[in-house]
Amino acid sequence: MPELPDVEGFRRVFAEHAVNRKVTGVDVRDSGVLRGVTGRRLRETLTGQRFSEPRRHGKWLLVPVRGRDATMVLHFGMTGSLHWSDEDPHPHPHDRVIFAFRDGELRYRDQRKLQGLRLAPDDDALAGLLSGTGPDALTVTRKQLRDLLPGARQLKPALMDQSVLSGLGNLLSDEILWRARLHPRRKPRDLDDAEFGRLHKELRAVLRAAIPTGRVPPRPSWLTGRRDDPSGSCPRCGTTLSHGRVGGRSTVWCPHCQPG
DNA sequence: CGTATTGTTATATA
DNA sequence: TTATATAACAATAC
Repeated sequence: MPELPDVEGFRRVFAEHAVNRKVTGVDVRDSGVLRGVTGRRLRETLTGQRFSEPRRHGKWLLVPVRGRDATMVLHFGMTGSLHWSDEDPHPHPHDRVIFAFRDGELRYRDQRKLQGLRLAPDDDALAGLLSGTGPDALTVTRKQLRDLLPGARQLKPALMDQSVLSGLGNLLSDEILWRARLHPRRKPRDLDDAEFGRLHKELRAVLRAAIPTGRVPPRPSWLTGRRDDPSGSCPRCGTTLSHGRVGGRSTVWCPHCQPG
């Protein structure tokens, strides 16, 4: 699930509850989510310290450790999430790492463990971790977008390529292309100015609309609200939606609004 | 048993 | 060399 709006939601959870408060303990319940860091080192780096304001780049959540050079780096894969609890003493079975504070705890939850939690010891290491990622999708300009998209490739896989643009996943990409009326297999180099304008405009509009809810909202007026129905129809024109695979991912589009 | 899954990466194939 | 496809990762759900 986690795409840019979801991670933005997790950033808010972190900022609201866990920033500037002393970490009283780190409970690694499943070390399978630790990437390049041991539970011991994570505990030693964090315990007794405080987190600074978290930042987000694409689907990465970056949380500096105050008073140290280190930054904790979280990625949520397909099934990760972040939860604050100040009442429920029972962790969820998929809570893999729990950060304890005096008045509650922050739980890194992830069913599938496809990604996980890293610790960049300094800013150089942090830059290295993010060196392969393109600009954040939320702030990319229209000109940047046009310059970045590799011309020969299919539009949807190009949008989802994190080294091109950081933050878009499968659902967001389909939603954006549907609203921009562009077929997912179009070649970026074939788009005219008006089409590029629509792509950029709808990219921003979908992100801005999705961020307050912290997810791609499955509203009936959105493509995302209809994609799970095999016989679902286009919210705009009523045509039966097409289902297929593009770039190896399940893809939904309207054959009328998004002609090939 | 089989199928599928919102992310990423390595490897294979054309 | 380039673009695309596939498998793998892990843990489910149908």
